Amino acid sequence: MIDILIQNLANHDIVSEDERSLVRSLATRERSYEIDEDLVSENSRPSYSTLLTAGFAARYKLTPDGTRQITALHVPGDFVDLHAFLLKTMDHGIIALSPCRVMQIDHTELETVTRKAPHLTRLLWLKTIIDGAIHREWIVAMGRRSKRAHLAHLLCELHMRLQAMGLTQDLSFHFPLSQGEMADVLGLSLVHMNRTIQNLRKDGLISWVNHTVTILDWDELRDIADFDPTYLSLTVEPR
Amino acid sequence: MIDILIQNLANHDIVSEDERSLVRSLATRERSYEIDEDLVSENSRPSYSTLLTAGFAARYKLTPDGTRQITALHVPGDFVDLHAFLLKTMDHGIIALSPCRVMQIDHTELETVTRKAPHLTRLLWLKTIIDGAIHREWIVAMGRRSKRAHLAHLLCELHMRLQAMGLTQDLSFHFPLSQGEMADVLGLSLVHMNRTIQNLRKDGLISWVNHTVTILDWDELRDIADFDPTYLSLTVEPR
DNA sequence: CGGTGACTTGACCTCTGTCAAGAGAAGTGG
DNA sequence: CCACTTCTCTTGACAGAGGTCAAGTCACCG
Repeated sequence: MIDILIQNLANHDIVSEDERSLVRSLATRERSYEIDEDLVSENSRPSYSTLLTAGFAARYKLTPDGTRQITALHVPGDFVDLHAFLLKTMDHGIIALSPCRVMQIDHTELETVTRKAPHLTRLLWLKTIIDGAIHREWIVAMGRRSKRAHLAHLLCELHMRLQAMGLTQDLSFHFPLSQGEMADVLGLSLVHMNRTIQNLRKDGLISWVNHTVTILDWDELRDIADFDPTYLSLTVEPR
Repeated sequence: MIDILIQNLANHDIVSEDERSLVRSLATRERSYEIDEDLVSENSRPSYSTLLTAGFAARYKLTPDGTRQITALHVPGDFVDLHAFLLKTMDHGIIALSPCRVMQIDHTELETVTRKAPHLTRLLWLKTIIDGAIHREWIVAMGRRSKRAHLAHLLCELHMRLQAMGLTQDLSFHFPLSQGEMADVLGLSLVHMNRTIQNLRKDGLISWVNHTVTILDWDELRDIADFDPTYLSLTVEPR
């Protein structure tokens, strides 16, 4: 099951046999979470990090007036709070957007990796850096793109990330978020979220029914989104 | 001069004498940049990372319609493109917002650090993770805060980051950005940026003249911003 | 079969962008 | 030292994007 982490890392660089053995030798605990349950709570100081093996999760913050902003979406294979290994205190919560399976890995185990396996350490470091790159892309989308383009961009990104983990069927993928949850991702109201989705639908660019998204015209959607996948670093090269 | 990096890391954990020596032994090149010059260009593959020792710099992306979004602001002591060490290809540019002094450190030197000094490596890793935490806070501000609160939040953040590097005088700090550049940070138009600044001014919360920002009422500004500095990880603890 | 949650749609209003123009400060060259 | 340019800040008028409120539809479920 932890092979999903190896699969994920192998999208960015060659992972040696020794490194694979080391990953497989890490002590882990398996757990399941119900929908809407917190995998990690804000202000907590977890002693382990959580690898998502099945389901969708989100990092989020609540504002004093009760609104929510989702700052990151996570798909299977993602280390949802690897950053807590060094941050120590969680500055946000992580919630299950669908039923989730996870593996928890103690920080002491990760500390051992940093002492014994510099290259593997760099690959884990890289994953947190890619999280940052995705954050930057979201900032650009929120600040300078139309809502239509922002949504298009997000769907392109999700398709590529899920494809890298073998979770797409051609241009379709399972996507459990409600429109209200999507509104918390894009930072807009539920009503306008609905209208933005319909805007892409009416042009025949996407279909979105039954928690399944299908991109009907990839080239056009990519152009609307101004989507360039460089920031996902989905190339195998020495790191 | 590289002691500015040690000073920065020491804000988060104890840096041992051995680690200080190792940092001081790194081979570096010094350089200066004029205002508006790129420290690093988008799509380049730098073989070194850049430590900012004096001046202000910004990470930015351009959109096809010619607008710009600034995704991060950097102050002296920041490693502006440490992430390029593992990302390899820059997914954005970095520009000097004032005359800048930098030190360039080859990636091969950083690679040596990851092999020889696991704890120092974790501290560098932490700096990239804090960058990510700041990104998330900006996403929340863009998505769910009023522009007034967003600006208040940014000023609180800048004051704390500059204070940690000893670059504030009480509640004042030098800040070279024009209102047009600030608009590219907050993701709004120049005209509305101006009105938002005046909004905070008229309530006697800030003064902003001559490239100097003064926070006139910290408590009130913090409340408006809903500012909680946890995400900056400015606590000294084992990492 | 009523209840619940998610999705839709319309009406209206506010926030923010765009366009246009003027004021003030700073630097340049004759 | 003065005219001139340039850059930044400021203000007003108007338009458009997006929020809020309200109500209705539809599927699913106990």
